[in-house]
Amino acid sequence: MSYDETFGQLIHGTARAWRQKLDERLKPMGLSQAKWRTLMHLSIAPDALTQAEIAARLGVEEPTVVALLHRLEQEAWITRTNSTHDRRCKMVLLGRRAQRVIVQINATADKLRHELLADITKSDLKTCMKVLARVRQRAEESDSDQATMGQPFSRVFVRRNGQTKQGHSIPRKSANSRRSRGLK
Amino acid sequence: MSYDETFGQLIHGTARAWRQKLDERLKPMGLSQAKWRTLMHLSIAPDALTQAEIAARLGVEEPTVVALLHRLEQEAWITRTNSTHDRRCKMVLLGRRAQRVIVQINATADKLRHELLADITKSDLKTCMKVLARVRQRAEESDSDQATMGQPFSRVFVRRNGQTKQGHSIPRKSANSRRSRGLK
DNA sequence: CAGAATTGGTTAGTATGCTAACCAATTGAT
DNA sequence: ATCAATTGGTTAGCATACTAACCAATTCTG
Repeated sequence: MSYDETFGQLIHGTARAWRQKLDERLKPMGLSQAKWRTLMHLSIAPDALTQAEIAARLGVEEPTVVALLHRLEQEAWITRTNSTHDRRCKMVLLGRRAQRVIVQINATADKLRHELLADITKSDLKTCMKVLARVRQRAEESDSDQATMGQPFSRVFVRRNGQTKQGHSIPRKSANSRRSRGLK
Repeated sequence: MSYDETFGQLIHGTARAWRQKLDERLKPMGLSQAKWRTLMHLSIAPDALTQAEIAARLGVEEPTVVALLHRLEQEAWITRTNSTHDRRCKMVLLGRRAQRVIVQINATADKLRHELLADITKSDLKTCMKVLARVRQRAEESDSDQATMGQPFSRVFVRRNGQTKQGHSIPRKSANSRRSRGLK
């Protein structure tokens, strides 16, 4: 009851409540938060994405994306085709079904966000986001990196150098995604 | 990020990063965040708890607790005994193993919290927690409660009539009461 | 008190996340 | 050019969460 809730518990509880609420709203459309986020990233991207790129943008591991895309493909939200340029890659594209409803879907998420943040002041919101971003950054640092304070390693950001001889944007290798493989 | 990250994404990312970090630290002790939280609530409580109470304190559903306690019991962290007063209930107690290390475990979580919040000012932290609590509260409200301004109840599928088009005699009672259980 | 409703707990099935281990293709170093 | 390392993707297995459906015990109601 009135034991004081830690920041960690509070973050988790809030995140879960948010997700639950969004899932509830998206359910009639046959979607969930994870699926919606994936479709949203695909709709934002100028080109088709590879699965590794999707994983980086969603901030999850590749095996998670495999399962997620599998479900999305089964439900005809997306299509996966082998890249002709790099036979390891699969290019992921929004299916027609998704293209038709993507706007509605985003509107639903936007509406929820506005509702949940309705009576939060701009200033408080800004402070809160600043804190969250800082905490996240801290939490994503590898413990052993404490020594290497000199090199800030940028998060998932894509530095868009661009071109490959092939058509598609070069997979940027997500800083953290392979971190697990090599180190740790 | 190039596209601007929404509050929802930020909360989720932060919560996930936090959980991952804690799990990483607790792993050598054979624990995870979910397990640690359960043990912590048990250690705080003056008496043994029932599974329903645990679910309420953790903020998760009962089936989740069933599985969680099952794993905790298998690993000898807790014991479950039938209550003599109410034969439906099972009282959950910390095992000796847990009692011995509970302090260490909490210390680990505390240390992580302090690390992650190290350079956040008291004031910012307070604001952030206030916002999170507010958002959580909003997200946990039932949609229909305030959307439908007129009648304070009458959720979707209430009886409305007696007949069901699918010849099955539906055991309406359990389904409905169950549902209303979840929606507070 | 008898029947209805509620409550504690379980099981089954699904979604979403993880790590570890692996294959196949590409890149890089020598 | 070749062999090692890296990278994209997959599978297997687990953890943690959910809902739906159910049983058994208790409580509420008429």
